Amino acid sequence: MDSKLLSGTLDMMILDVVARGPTYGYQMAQTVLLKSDGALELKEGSLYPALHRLERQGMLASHWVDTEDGRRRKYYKITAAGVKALAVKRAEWLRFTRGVDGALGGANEWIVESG
Amino acid sequence: MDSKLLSGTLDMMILDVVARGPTYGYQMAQTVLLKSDGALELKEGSLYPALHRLERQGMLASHWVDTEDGRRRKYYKITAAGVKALAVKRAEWLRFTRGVDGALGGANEWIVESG
DNA sequence: GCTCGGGCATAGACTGCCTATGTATGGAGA
DNA sequence: TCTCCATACATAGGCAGTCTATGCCCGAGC
Repeated sequence: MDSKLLSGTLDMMILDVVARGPTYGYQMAQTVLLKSDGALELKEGSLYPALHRLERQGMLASHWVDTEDGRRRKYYKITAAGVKALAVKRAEWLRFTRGVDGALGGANEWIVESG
Repeated sequence: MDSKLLSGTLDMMILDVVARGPTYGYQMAQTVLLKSDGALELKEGSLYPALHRLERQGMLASHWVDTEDGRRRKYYKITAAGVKALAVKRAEWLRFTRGVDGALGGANEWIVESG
């Protein structure tokens, strides 16, 4: 997959996943991989910097959790600002994909006769 | 609009527009702007380097045309390699958008979960 | 002892879009 | 005449973001 496609949607997807309930980095990647049917693989080198960035921007909040088996996880939850930003990003994404589909003509081109 | 969204789709859109008939840079931008309903604005600083890149890669071929009103245009037409690459890029785009929509869950998901 | 899966993190490379600026023509308006 | 704007192409430098590669720690299995 062209990795450049991910650019600009990563933050939105992270926010969206976290918006459904607190989770941690590794699990987010697994969730997205599963739900995208294997199409989207969030690499660590992209995911963790993005999480730090979103937290720095006040979109996410985190806290460490020590598990029983000696591991530690950094759980994230979305903030009010994050919810707001997510809505904006989803709207942008919708507008963008519609724009691309419109520019490409796409399979719907023959529906144009509306008058 | 988040400019990063455009990343990775620019080449595809250029190839697609040119695939419908020879055209030139400025007109491509106008076409895409119109067909995307104002959502996608191909800036000169992105468009022209992309055209040069695609030509260098053998996806497009160009020739200069002098117009009657003293202006000159560089018309592009798509090559066989360009057609092939376009098909690949469109498939990637489709897979990617489906992946994102899947990862986002879609509009129905939280209705189900709340029940 | 070594490898593997889970879990987080960073540095540096690489890529690519955008802003700003430049060239040039020709028509509209002050 | 002079300026502004639209048409038309082009490039340099800035900036942002993803990936590769690597590192750390823990526990389980061979």
